[in-house]
Amino acid sequence: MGDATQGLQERLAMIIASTPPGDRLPSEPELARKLGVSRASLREAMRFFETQGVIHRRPRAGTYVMQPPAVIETGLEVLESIDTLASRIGLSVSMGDVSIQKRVSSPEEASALGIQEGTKVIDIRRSILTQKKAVAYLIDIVPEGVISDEEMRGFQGSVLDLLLRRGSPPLQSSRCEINVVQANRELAKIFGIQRGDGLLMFKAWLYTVSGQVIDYSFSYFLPGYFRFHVVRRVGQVFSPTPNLST
Amino acid sequence: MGDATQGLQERLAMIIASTPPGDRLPSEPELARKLGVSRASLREAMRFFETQGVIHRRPRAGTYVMQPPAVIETGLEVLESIDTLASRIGLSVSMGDVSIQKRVSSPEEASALGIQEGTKVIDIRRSILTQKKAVAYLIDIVPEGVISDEEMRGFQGSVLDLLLRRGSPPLQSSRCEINVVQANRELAKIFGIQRGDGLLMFKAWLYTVSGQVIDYSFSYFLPGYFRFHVVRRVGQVFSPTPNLST
DNA sequence: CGTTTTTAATTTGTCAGACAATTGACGTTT
DNA sequence: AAACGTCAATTGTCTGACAAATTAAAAACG
Repeated sequence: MGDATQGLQERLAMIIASTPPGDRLPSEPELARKLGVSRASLREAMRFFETQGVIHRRPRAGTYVMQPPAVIETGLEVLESIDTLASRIGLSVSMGDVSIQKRVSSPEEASALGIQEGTKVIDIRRSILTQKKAVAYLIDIVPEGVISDEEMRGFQGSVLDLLLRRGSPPLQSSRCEINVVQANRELAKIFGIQRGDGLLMFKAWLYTVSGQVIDYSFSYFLPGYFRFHVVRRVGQVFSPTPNLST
Repeated sequence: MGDATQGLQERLAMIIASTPPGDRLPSEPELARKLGVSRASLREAMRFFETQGVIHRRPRAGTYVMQPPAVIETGLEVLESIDTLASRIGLSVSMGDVSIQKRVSSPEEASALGIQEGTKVIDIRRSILTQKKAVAYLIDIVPEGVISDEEMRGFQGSVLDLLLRRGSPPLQSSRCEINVVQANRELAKIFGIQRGDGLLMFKAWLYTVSGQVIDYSFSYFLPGYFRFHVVRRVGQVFSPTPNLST
């Protein structure tokens, strides 16, 4: 994307975020004037958010901010922290040792986060315990600067919850890849299992509304303790229902 | 989206699909001329595909078609058969041995399908091969009568595709549970792996629009060959400005 | 002839201005 | 009060243009 595009998307994201869901955005000429760009460039940026389902454009009527889903579904469709999930499915959990360190990013991490290789990142690792037994192990990689030193010191729960509570930058969605990995020595020790035993792994990219990855995470789950499910619709995805609040 | 936009995106998608990955697309003026639209409209459509990660635009160098991942990748939001998925991404898979038998249902199956215990069910098992190596093993349990003997004889692909093609009863959605299991002797033999090795497992209930479970299935996947992902939406209203009206 | 430098064409990013078609609010009429 | 016509507003689309950097061709040089 272009140089100015990044900034434009970010500023447009803020305007969208500060518009109550269901409300109409200012007209395109007005927005373009306010953002200091041409209407063509603005429309391209808006197409980005339209593709993501954040806004809905109705010809000759205006552009509306989409209403986020009203009901909280159980399952993977809605992003929630493991802590929230665990307590909801009746697991009384506690947090094991937390490891927080600032270090330079690996090439893979830099690529995932869309940052320069070698830029510093914050590496947060923690385990989730139930009855003194680890059932989940979570690794969060966030670019330096996203979380301040003060926030890091007072860190108690999940990175996601911290970002949600803080409210900025506004979060959009998480792309979560599902996989199975064999426990290496480190993971086997953490979970108290044999090396090579299967673990459920989620690799996730957390996106802000401006399309930037703000958190790159690995979550390992001991089989049997969590039950993730997803509702898969039959048919095509295209043409999402407007779902506008009047 | 506009009237012509849908058609434009479709035609542009065909051009992108027919361009070898890694190759450069024709320049924007040329594409616009070929598609009979203005450059501005073309660029909006291209932004759509850029958002989806299908193409990559490099300023002053050209627009390139992204290399699709080598592994089978699909979002879980939409239900489709492994066969359809494979053909859609151009992967050559074949079907291994198919086992179809009619037998009485187990208590668990009867409960899942909402039928009387002991009612007969059809048990369909098959493996998916790529280069003579099993990468998936699928078990479908459907109530007797859902699939006729004739349909069973001519069975070639997936149960889901059969039901979709038939059109009746109309299908609604599938609830899919994600888990990790250790390969037992049977699965280890099928996949050519060690007993105890981890396998990704989907346990799914396929619902008709009338809410009845028409298919209860177990799908086992060899790690590394499939990449399932799901987009998780942030479940929190992101409106920093409280909506004081209403 | 091979290598390096210069030049020109190419390509995306962006802008300004314009027109069409339809909507939705407003005023008017019945 | 309800139905109707009017008109400003809004998105969709088009044309034409320029800037900046890349890329390939051409030219210069040894």
